[in-house]
Amino acid sequence: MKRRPTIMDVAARAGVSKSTVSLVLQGSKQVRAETRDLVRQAMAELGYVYNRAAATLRGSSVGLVGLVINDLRNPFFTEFATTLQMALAAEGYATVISNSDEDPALQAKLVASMIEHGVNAVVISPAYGDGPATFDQLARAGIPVLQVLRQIDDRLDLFPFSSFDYATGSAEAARHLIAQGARRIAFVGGLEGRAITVERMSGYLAELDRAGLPALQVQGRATRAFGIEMADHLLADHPDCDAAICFNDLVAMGLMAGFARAGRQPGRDFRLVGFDDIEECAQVWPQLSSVSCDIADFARETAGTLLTWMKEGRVPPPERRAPVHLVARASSLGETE
Amino acid sequence: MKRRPTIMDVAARAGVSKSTVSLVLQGSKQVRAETRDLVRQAMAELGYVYNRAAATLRGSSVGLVGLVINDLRNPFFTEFATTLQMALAAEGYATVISNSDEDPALQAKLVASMIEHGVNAVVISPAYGDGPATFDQLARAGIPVLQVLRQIDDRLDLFPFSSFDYATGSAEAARHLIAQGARRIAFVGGLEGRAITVERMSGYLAELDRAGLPALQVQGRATRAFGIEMADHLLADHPDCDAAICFNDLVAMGLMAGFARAGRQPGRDFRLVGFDDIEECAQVWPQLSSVSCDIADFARETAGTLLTWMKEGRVPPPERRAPVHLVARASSLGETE
DNA sequence: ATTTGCTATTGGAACGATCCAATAAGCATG
DNA sequence: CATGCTTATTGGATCGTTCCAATAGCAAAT
Repeated sequence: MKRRPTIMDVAARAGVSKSTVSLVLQGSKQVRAETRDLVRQAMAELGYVYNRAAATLRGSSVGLVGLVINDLRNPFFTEFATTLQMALAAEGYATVISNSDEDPALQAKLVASMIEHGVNAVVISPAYGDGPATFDQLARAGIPVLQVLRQIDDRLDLFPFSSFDYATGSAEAARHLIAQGARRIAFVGGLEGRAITVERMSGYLAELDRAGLPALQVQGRATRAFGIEMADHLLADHPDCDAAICFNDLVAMGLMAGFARAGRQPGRDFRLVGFDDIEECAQVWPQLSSVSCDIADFARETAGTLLTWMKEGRVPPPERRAPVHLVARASSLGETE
Repeated sequence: MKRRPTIMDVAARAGVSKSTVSLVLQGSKQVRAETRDLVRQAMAELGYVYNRAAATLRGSSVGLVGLVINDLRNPFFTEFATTLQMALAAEGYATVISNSDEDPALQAKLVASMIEHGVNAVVISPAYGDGPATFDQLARAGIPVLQVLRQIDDRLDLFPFSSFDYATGSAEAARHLIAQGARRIAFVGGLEGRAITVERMSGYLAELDRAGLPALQVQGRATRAFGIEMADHLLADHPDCDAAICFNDLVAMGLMAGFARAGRQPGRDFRLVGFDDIEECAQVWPQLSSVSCDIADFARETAGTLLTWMKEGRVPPPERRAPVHLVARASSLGETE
């Protein structure tokens, strides 16, 4: 059980100096090809592994990006996280994925740990009710920070925000439902007072207003369980309700399950549109209509933005909105087959 | 834009030596309380952040655990990852979650990157068809490595394996279906020849054999999409098939959607049992019966095992099987309400 | 033959913590 | 008042890289 070999050991074995080994490590084309191969071979023979801690200490980049997600169990975020990780890996950056589980205190700890580890940048979809702890730390760290999918901190110059154009999406959904003949359309889910709820609802409210239809809002957590509960609530208290736009697909799936239990089938008896268009939408029956946010594409763009910021120092614009579009499927169309 | 303060700066400000600051950092109770507070205050005033790279270089632990998951999009694994991360965070370890996406080459890269970053241990649910690259690296690194949920490498002394007692679970499921009156029971999903497929199928095969019933296996990927396909296949080619055990819940959900599309309802016309018991099982309609693998509990146990290995050097037994149990719900019971 | 201009290589000084051995301070004891 | 003992504090060496300035080797130009 001996210690790991260092560049000194490699240098000794290859019969060169440690500086040369270092140059080989960073792929400098200043070293002669045969010297390079000699060094490479020595490394292989010794089973050399690069010590990033030492390199970092001396001042070079860690090659680490921190990703903090408020709810990694939500497939929408999982997709975002995994896609971002792959896009960054392709450029040689490792991504530390972590889940704050909607807990601001845990989130602050995670961020502190990331900063200690010297991450080069952070991408964060923040938990609510944060207080400034998390973002103040990030500001002090002086590294690129991208705020995605949720805007919690207002300092958009420090923490540029990017998300989807939800308002337009919900307007499109509302117009679609009206065109399908729905007259009493509910908006289900999304916690009250939160920016994203307001956004996702605003297009719906505007379109209903324009069509002279009454709005019906039921706010709450963005989970399947809430959707199931609300199905009972709508059936009991709003029997005339003939359509719904849900805050996200999970709520919509819950609503669908709740309706099915009562023998009502979306598409036939009721028109339903979700939000996010997760993969599952096309894999349930009836298939769920949804406002599609191409999250994989969004993740790749986020990676690109971050890379140019890190490498070229080009700060992205303070706010960006990716377009969304409605994918109409059986759950909101007249026919179920 | 000045550089981060170091312990030297803190020491100067507090009027002590850097050694004292270092002692305060590691919470040594050897320093006088007032000195400690003085140092703490200086840190706060300067906005000092601990430089882990420097500490690591000198030889102390990085406080990092690497987690490599073959398919992080699968909610079963997501739950495992997030729970493990929280359990380790409670003990002061940061967890690097990463997704190999079932790609052995990417997996080897991720592991290499983790080792470079000096992780103290690795937990891995390996991709298939690995070749030895990944595990050879891990063996050389000489750190604790736990192989979970999938056994790919045979060196169980180096990479202790822990998983669930799937065989018993599928036997229980098969007995349950037989007791419910099913006579033509299929096993759907799971890629051919893989250890986990063999295991999850073995209990089913044994019970059917014991009951003198014919087996019917349809192997394939463990996805919703495959489940949907197989619904059509079963309906067309095996109309007498009256029940199924699925390789996992995703396949079962797909099967359910496929059956629903054809107007057949699990519970009423068909008996269905999934595997894993993900949260969603209780949130679809009809609710899905499933062999419950308490993955959160498993994750916490894994964290515990790993911590004692890292801190006390106690190597866990080469193989461990966590118990599973059938949760019977509407999809496999006579009544759907 | 000397100078110039390259390219390829090298020693040494950082980087910011930890940890050991040494020292200083305080205090009771003989 | 010297001695030992404990407790609190400190300087210096060290970890494995990177990077700078210096140097060696060598061909072309003067």
